Amino acid sequence: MATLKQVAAHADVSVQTVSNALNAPHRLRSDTLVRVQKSIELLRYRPNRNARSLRTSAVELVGYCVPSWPGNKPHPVMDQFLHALCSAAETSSRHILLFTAPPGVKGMTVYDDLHARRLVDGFVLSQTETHDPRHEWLAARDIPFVSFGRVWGEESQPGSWVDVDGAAGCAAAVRHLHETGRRRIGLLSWTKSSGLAEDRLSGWRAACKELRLPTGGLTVRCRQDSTDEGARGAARLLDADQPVDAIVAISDVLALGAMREIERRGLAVGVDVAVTGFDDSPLARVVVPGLTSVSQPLDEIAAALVRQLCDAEQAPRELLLEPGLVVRGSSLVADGN
Amino acid sequence: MATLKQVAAHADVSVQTVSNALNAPHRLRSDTLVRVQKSIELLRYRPNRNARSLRTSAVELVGYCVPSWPGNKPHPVMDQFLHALCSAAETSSRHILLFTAPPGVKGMTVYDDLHARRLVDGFVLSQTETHDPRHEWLAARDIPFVSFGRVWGEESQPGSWVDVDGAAGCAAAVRHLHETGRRRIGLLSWTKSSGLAEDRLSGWRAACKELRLPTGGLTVRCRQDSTDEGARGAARLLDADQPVDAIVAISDVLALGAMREIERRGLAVGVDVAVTGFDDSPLARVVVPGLTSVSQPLDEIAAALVRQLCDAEQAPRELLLEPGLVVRGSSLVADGN
DNA sequence: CTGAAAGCGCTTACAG
DNA sequence: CTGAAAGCGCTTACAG
Repeated sequence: MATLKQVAAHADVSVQTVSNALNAPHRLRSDTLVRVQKSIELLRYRPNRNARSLRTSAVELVGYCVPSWPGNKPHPVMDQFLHALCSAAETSSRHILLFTAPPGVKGMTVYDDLHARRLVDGFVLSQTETHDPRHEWLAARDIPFVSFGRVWGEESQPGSWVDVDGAAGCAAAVRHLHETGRRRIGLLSWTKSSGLAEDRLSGWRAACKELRLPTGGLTVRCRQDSTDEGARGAARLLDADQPVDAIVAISDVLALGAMREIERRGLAVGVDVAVTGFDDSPLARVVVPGLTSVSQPLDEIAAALVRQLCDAEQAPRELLLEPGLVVRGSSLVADGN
Repeated sequence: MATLKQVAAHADVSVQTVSNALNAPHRLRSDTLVRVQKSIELLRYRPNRNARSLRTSAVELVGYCVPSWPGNKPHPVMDQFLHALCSAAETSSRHILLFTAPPGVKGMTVYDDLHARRLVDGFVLSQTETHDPRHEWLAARDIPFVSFGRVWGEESQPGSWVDVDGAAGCAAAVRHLHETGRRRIGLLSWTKSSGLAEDRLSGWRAACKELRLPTGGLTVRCRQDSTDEGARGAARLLDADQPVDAIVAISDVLALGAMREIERRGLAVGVDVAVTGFDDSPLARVVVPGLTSVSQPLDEIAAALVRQLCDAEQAPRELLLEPGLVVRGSSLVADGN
């Protein structure tokens, strides 16, 4: 493996001129530059990143804790986000370093260690939870980080974040359902009061009010994010005195449960009762009929996060992105119009 | 951030004694060791990994190319594998560095660059394809790597590999179906002759022969790995003069298509016709009835790969692991027995 | 525009 | 058992 010294000897210049040829080419006379570049090419020289990092104390590596859901449940859009994050990092000549850590404050020693030993320059946080303690912990220690998702605290959140406007997403779902003829739209949410759930619920409520649709008694809170719970919740909405003709679920998994319950009753999803989900996970594409779902702009999110982390001055400290709505068979036009 | 020098000064020893306290504690007199450890603790010292790597020329980072399927299709078990790989690496005090690369030989400059610049010590390859060119390319350049999956060449494969016995997996599925009363078991495979597909098919055929079950005309080759193709393939198996009473699919996606087609015909999956898949992806758990599926021991695979890469001498160069079979509602006992 | 010097923070033989 | 020296391969001021 060629070193700077060898290239310098070959091109008959000093090592530092070779270094300049790489990092500040404008400083060289053009003929020198060409000569050095030829030597670099010939010797297939590639700068040793460790030496560089030791000198500059920047490793150009971003730590990312690989999500692990309780009960081994997969993150709905993990691979898509990871791919987006990886690509975004590479456009800033960074790479992603993966690690595992226990949830909550307990895991912070891992973050600290990774940073202190200079394995990473900073972190991208995801799976942000309501009152997530990681943000404050990192900010207090001046460890660089950015967050996908908000902590939903009362005060302003430490550090930069990017998030998707969940309220807008659910509002879009409601508007779409209204346009396709639905008039009684239930909401399937989670029980534990999470900022995420409340955000999405608020969008549903606001859109219903705006369209003069009913909201009273149309909210069901599921105990967990499972198809069984989704089915149970849907059953309650369908058993009401005035049954719903559409269900907005705040996750794809709840939506799938709702679809199952609708079918179990001999009703047709998308015809008798429409359903929408959230996340546009792989599941949404694979079921029949396909599940209409709010989709997060993951590429945009990843790019914004990397920008916040790497060009902190240039990027907005807080960024709320509009989600899209992917319409599939689960929300056809009502009454065959 | 404390350095070795500062710790040395604090403990009143030389830097190299501190280094030894960390890397070869047995060389120190116990009272010196204790004193040094106290200083380390007090100054919250953590060795700078870049300096260490520069000196030892080992970065303890393993490169892994994040899978990207054509058409943005998610890898069925990507998050599970990645989590397993990350954990396995950490038990050997390594970490995973993620990167993207074009498929085939075209992407090899990325691998080469990553290795030459010493961002990684070596690679874990997955998504191994039939006649995958990467293995030979890396071996020819003495770049360390291990492979999840075989290249299915005629000659012995360059480098170490770990794989799952697909034939055994499909054979297990056949045996399970036979035990639950199925007697005419079709196979849903892929069209393009891939080693993977042929391997799984061979297991199905062998088990059928062993159990004196028919195999003639019971193989359908789908053009791609999609539910639509799976449904079409299943239709052919169900339309035959002697229809099948069970379908072994070599992927979960094909199996899902088969389930859909069976239901479309008013038949009950798991009762009238049983179905099994391959991979035990998240999809298998979420559909109704649940999909019986061959499951790969991802933790074991990941651990074996890391062992091969990091303790090449200790680990077997080639390792074929037995998959499991997760039985769910799609393969209930036939005829309500 | 180019080069000699110092130094980033470690580890590795080697003396003592 | 402990320490003085050299060096891993770069970059960063600073002279010339």
